[in-house]
Amino acid sequence: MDTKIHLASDAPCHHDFKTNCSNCRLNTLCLPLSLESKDIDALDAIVQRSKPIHKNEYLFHEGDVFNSIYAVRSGSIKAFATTDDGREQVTGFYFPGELLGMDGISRNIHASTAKALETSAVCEIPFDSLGELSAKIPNLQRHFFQLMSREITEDQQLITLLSKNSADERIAALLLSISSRNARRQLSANRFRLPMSRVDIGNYLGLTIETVSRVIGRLQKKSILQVDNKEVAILDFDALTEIAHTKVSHQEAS
Amino acid sequence: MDTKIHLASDAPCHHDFKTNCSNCRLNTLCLPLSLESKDIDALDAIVQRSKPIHKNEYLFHEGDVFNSIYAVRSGSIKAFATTDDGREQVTGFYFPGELLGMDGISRNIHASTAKALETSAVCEIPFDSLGELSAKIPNLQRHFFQLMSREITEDQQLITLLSKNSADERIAALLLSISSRNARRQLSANRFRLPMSRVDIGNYLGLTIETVSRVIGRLQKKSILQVDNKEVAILDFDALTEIAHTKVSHQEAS
DNA sequence: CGGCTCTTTGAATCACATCAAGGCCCGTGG
DNA sequence: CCACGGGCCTTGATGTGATTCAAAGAGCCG
Repeated sequence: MDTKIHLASDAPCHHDFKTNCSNCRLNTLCLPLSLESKDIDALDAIVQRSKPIHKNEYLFHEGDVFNSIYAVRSGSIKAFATTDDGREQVTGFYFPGELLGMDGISRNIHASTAKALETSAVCEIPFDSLGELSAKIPNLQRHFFQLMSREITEDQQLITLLSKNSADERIAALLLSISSRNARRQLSANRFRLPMSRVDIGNYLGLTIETVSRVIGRLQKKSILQVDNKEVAILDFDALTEIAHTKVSHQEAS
Repeated sequence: MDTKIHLASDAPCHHDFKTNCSNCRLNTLCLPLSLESKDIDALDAIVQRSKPIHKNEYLFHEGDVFNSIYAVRSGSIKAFATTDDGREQVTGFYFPGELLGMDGISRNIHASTAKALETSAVCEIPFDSLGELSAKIPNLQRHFFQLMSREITEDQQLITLLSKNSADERIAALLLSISSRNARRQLSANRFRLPMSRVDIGNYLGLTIETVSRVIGRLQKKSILQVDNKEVAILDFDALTEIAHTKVSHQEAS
């Protein structure tokens, strides 16, 4: 989409303008990292960059045959499972540089549905090819194990949050998590736009939308936040951290 | 233990009676499975079988340097994280044939503590060696990816349980989970002993011990369960399944 | 403008937590 | 053998944070 200008050139060099793993500015967040350039090229060769998906479009559905995992390049994705009575349990929000779909590996069937919260670009990484490549590139294998393990520790942090923390603490922890993930991408840690609705927040944190709304209202009244619909400004970072006394340490891949 | 009779033989073949991966009766539950015998031997060579650990002893602590994952051979283990205010969040109970410790891979530091609920035997599997071996044996790599993925889906089921289900539903789901894991090991699905205390159950399900106790009492009054301290008999399996309407499908590795 | 969906706010209710007491089991020691 | 103490579990009375129900405001689009 943002490469259309170059089509004027008649040389067969439109390839130069394509995104690839080595020029991707997220490549230290996503899979590569500490790979030699020939290894990055090998990885690049298996990664498929499809056209952007629009808000409310699906990347995969629960029950679909599992073939690939996905890396978010831009935008944001929510993953959720549907309970038998039709309610959504959001299992994660995924931002650029983050990987999703690893819950499909165990049964070769996706265990959750992934839906775009806004127009987003993703890299599709066929899992079989990734496995083969991992066997040849020890660093890649290790890194992928680490990414799966990170998903596990993050799920366990969410378990603790749901099990032990009040509504205020849960909301504070989520805001801080989004903030720190923004910072990791060199974006503002204090001002950002929430891509998800209040319903999604509720379905992630195990709260109703009314409670979400009330907590946010409360935090505004205390001048900790300033919220205008989806736009959030964190006015008092320390106070927010204090409320979310739960440590939301954001581990980096080694 | 059940091989002692054979010691009468005077041939220098006491090795034959040592536990190893190929004669382990759990080997379809744990790592191997569909490996050729030379591959099982290679795996066997890196697995360390230490002496049994006793009730309340630790396998590893949160914060310890991560070196190995562990497979339970007998007994049972609980894994938990400690919140900053000192409370325990139990993240899982592990029975024979199940693997734990994978949350330590991402940062090379254990993210949880593992403690024996009763006298237990475990296999220690050094992770570096497992990685190297995985690179050589595609089936092993795939199987290990699947095991990690299973941990993710199970954590996500717990997230849903905590977020969406009542105390009664949570307890019913846990009992059914233990029941089906017993069945997988050819044990009774209807009568078993809970190795964990009410406190542990509460810390796993996000409930207080009083609530756990009340729910169990209620289920007894309805003649769905018969409970004598830690001994549980499921009298009405269908009713229990009905209460835990959450599907606790127990996926098997393909 | 009207008709959506999403969000906010208030009042009533409920499920679970908290507080408090008592029971049971088991080991230890007189 | 019984008495005592300490875990662990159960049961009841009371409190409370979050849900539920209800209604109205705010943003968005045809």
